[in-house]
Amino acid sequence: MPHPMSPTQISKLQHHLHHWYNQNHRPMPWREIPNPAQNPYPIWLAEIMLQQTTVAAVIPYYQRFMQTFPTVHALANAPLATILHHWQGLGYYRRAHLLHQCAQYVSQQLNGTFPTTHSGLLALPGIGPYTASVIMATAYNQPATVVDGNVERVIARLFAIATPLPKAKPTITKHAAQLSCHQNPRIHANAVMELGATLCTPQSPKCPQCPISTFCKAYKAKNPTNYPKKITKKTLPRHQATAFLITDKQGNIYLRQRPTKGLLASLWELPHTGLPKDPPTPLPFNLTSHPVTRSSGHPVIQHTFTHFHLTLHLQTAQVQTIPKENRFHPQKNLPPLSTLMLKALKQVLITLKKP
DNA sequence: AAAGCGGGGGC
DNA sequence: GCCCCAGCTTT
Repeated sequence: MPHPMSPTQISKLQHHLHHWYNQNHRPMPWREIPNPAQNPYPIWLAEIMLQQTTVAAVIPYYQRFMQTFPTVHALANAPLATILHHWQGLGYYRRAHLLHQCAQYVSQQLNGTFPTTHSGLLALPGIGPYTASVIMATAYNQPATVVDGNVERVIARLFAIATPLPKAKPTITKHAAQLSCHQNPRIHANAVMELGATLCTPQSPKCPQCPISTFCKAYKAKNPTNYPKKITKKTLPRHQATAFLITDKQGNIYLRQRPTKGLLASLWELPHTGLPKDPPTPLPFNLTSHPVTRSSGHPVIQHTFTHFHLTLHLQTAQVQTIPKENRFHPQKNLPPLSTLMLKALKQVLITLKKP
């Protein structure tokens, strides 16, 4: 495939882009750590958190993790439950499990030293092609082609790529590789992503401020938001379930732990009638759910997961004794919970207070 | 190759 | 409401 840009043009594009990045990039805590090549731990941690997650959502979690687990050894030696607790609300909880596994491997098998090659990084739990490349470029300042959602969009617009994703991924990767910069891999990788995140955005790209708009085919055609093209997705199915707030007279509540695989792996939850694909789990205390009725007065939580919408109806019940392993107090010792269950708990505790 | 996996923010 | 996000693992 002949590349539409000459080496001279590529060099100019890189210069404009890198200059823009140096003047305009947002400060990010993991970029300010000195000697990332000697200690890639902060960048690795941040990159795992940044998988399918925006910078703004990650920053507070990153700060708390670095405070609590300053080294890979501290993370490796922490109980999984502690890590899940700190991860609570960030989503994609499998990442927290893989983070722990990776930290234990690096701490125990590699004496705390992360691999310095792409293939070495790729072999670690939770690190795929993208994360291995971004660590090579931004921690070690080594040439690597980084293609995330931002880069896909920038490249698709720059070359007006008509093929829809994900089929266009190999072509996009090829173009991204030919634009990449062996003189300054760290700045280049960060700059393309920063451009996609701040100017070359999905909805309203700020082309007048863009340092490389003069090279951009989509800008020339005045239709940047036509790219990247994508296959249209199906509408999400809707499901309903009923959850129970079971209390005793001391104000304890009944929680149970989910399986270690699948949706919301190993997080705790109020007992409920079952989410899609959940293995059937009996309700404790021979509880039965009322027939689901509209506007019957009980609290209702709306929540959306990746693959379905959920309407969660809430009921309450009081029992004499909650088994020790299921007994928790909302103000004292809650285990790691999903955002859905935090919402439900919050809502139903408010309702109980009002007589 | 496709499916499974959260949550939040922009519009 | 719909779309997107510094993707990886499993099947």
